[in-house]
Amino acid sequence: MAESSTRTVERALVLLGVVCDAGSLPLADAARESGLSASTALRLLRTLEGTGFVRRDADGGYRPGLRVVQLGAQALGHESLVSLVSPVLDRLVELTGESAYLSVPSHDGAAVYLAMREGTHSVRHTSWVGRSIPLEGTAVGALLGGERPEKGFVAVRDGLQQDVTAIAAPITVGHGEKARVVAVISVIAPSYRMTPDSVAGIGRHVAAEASAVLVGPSGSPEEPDSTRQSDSTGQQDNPEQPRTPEQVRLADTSTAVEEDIA
Amino acid sequence: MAESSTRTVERALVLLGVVCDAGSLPLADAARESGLSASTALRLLRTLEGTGFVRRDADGGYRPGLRVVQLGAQALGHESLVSLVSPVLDRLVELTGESAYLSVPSHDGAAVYLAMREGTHSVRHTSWVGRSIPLEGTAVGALLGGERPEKGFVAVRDGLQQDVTAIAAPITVGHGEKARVVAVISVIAPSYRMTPDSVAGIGRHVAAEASAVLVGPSGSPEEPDSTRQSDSTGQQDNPEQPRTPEQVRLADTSTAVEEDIA
DNA sequence: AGCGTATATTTCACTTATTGAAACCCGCTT
DNA sequence: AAGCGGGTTTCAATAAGTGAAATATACGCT
Repeated sequence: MAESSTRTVERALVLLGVVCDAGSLPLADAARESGLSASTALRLLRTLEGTGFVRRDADGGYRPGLRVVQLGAQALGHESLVSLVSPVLDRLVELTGESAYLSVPSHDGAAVYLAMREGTHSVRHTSWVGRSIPLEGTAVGALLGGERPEKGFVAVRDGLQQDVTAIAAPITVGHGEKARVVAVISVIAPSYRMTPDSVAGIGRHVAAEASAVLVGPSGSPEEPDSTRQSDSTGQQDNPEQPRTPEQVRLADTSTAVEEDIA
Repeated sequence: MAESSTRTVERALVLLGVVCDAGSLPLADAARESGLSASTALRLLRTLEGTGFVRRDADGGYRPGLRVVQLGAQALGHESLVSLVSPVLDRLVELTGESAYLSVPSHDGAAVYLAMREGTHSVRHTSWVGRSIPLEGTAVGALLGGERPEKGFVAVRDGLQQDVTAIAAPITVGHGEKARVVAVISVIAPSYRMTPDSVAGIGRHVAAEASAVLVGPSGSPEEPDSTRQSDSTGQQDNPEQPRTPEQVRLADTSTAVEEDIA
């Protein structure tokens, strides 16, 4: 009851994770890293291959398949928080010039960036959607851990990363004692640019934006999920994009010609 | 031997696909759509849940988990084609004002958008990364099916979608008869804007860009270099083992580009 | 309320399907 | 040649997954 685990599936998923982490690796490594016998790993990788979750390259190595990309993009498209927060991130970048992120708690006790906008300064912080970040010693972690800062935001200088300052505020659902932090919005900037004043200024903006996300223009808070079926204009970005400034395109419903069909 | 399938794993993956497609659905629907008994579906969904591949929302429905987003982003990051083609897509958008896409064949006999750039016209075509597109009646499909157009590009008006014209060119590897199409670059625009002349003009550009991708401006494929500011370090992704400091991403372009799925 | 339907969850006997050691088959290096 | 390391196949043991049925729960409907 408590633990209904299908060993086979679990193993296959671990294997998938290993392959995605590595980008490409031979069977032997995959088996070793996931603690499986070669024959078992081979069998599982083959079924993963048959379903498009992994594929093989010329050297025989295993690499992530397209199905992974596909499902990832779909999943991100269904994250309504992303579309809710997109304009907020845009605004923060505009106001501060620094990079802005949306993160949510992950299942393994860490957090994951779900959306991001790059800052406009030529020296700016850069990360990518899907990146996972620890909770210890980070502004995001503090908030997800339940911290409820006086002024509505937390600033951490040189926490996870040297020379980088993170300023974060929680998106909460519920009121009073029962409030729960469902996500965190943060602005991350090079520390050398952050004076106490600028931190305070950015903090005010972040806190204000974060607290307004679920309230909406009219006032009453709404549940964050509200997964509308249909095909919201999904978006997905490329984690590494040296040249192009804007990475995540937001759901621009304005006058785009259309989409759907499958 | 020929088909080594791990039924359990296959079922779980189907289930994962169903959940990602739906965005959110109750157990009963998931079971029905994947042709499983309720108890089996429940068991499998639970293990998917335990590993973060799905999660449950307040209504008890199942929805894609963060692990999916995470792996998807990672996988996309390892796709060297994406980084090679990114500047090309930028250029096409700049030249034509229309949306530009990179697609590759998928394992199930369709194609998937791996990257895209939105056009600049206020009325423009919009799709998303991860979207899968059929081969029949599409420009992309024709090229992946082996068609080798005279002028280097294929244009299809009102194919998959009404009022939309697609202009596509193949990225091939190998020469002469042994050339294989590994990906397709396409520009997609509202048909009303497409005169024979503009189609020809865009086609020329697309064909030129596509044929140059794997050749590179100076002969060998080069990566747009990684002048990423700050770090983005602190790769504390998983409490597992030391991971590569700066993610190798772009390192494997030359060899990795050589193949696609099976 | 009372009834009916539909879903969520648990149990459990039946085996089927997964497992890993060992054997085998490469291509390499010593 | 012999040795070595990775990939692949075989195969018997048995661990592990399966689904029907029972139970619990939740939601309309008259």
